[in-house]
Amino acid sequence: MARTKEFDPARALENAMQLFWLQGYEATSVRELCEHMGIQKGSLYDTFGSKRALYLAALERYLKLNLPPADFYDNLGSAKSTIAEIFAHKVDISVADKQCRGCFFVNTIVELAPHDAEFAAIGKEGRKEYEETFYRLLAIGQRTGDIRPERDITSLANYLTNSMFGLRVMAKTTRDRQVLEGIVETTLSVLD
Amino acid sequence: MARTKEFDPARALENAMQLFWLQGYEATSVRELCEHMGIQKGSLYDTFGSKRALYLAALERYLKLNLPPADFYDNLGSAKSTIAEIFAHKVDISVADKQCRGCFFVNTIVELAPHDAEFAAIGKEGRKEYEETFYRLLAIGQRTGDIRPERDITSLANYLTNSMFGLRVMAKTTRDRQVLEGIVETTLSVLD
DNA sequence: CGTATTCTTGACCGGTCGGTCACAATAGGT
DNA sequence: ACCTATTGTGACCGACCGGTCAAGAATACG
Repeated sequence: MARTKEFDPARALENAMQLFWLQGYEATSVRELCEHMGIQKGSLYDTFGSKRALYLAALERYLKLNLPPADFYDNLGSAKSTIAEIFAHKVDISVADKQCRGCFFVNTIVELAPHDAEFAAIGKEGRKEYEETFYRLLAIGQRTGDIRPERDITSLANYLTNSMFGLRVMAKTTRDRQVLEGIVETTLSVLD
Repeated sequence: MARTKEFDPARALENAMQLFWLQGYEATSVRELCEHMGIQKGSLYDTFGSKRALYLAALERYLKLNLPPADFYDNLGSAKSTIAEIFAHKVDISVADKQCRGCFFVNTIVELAPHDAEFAAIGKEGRKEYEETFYRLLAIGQRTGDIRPERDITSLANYLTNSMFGLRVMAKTTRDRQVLEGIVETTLSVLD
């Protein structure tokens, strides 16, 4: 056979994601990426194909890490408290992020969707997944009596997704925990 | 004296704004801008100074056109219905925008704030203005009995700003009026 | 140990970037 | 008509863009 790779592709992808997340697609050059990833151009193009493909791989990785895993809906407490935890977690992440990078997925939608059909499709798809997550939780809530049965949970799921998106933009202008927690508290009061 | 300008700078700025709005800062080249504005590079740099300065001018123009005018708070109906109108108007704009460009201000925050201090400051400032608009309306609402007096209107103003931001991201993934109106309806139910 | 195969390196590619500038064109003042 | 101040034009600048590739270095197998 032949030589083994000297770098860990997973770690390199992680580093690429971090830089894309901070700077966006267009503002990040391949040379900067190489520096951040600790590899040379040849290796980058050999392993990931192109700048665009690398970005797509980084985004896929981000979504994999941030969307709920398969066993998410087992063993949860009340639906309402689970939703509250999801939001509280996002607040924690936002406050901890000193660079105010927000959400890589939302950033992608905003920067690329309007003039790039493929990213527009990914945006639609991702939003649907967020909504489905909330929808399933709300459905469980209605089954267990957590959420009142007459509520339109499709509409509620859209509403929660909307608030989540807003929160991730908000996080780009403030890291004030009180502000963010206040928003979440008001948002969730709708579920009562 | 001397020659008069052959182009209307205001119209040129409008055209520049439209293109920046659609494509973002980094993805838009000076050559594209010249084409869209109907002028040459020399004129662009003479009149606006630089690509960056042109973007800032376009953003300022956008904010001037989209923030409420000075007499906004006179002669309004109930505070609650005014807030509802603001959101309804944004829904109309979102549905009408076939290119799903969203909000130029939100786009700027998301693309540029994390790695550019000046735009980060503009983002903070703009958010404050949005919040103040809602705060004043809510204060009027409390005075006229429209909003219950025990409500924390600072928190409510943050909440409404958050929903507004979310809505403008949402608009990049869907132009479905029912979805957007459902979100707004749920959002505003908090005010009851 | 030799060799086939893969990986790394960095020079290099054409093209485009944001920005400049000399010069031609056009206007008002006299 | 002439001068002068300003605008419009597009060739041009160095730098950088995303991407390629030939040659050298390193490995696993026979």
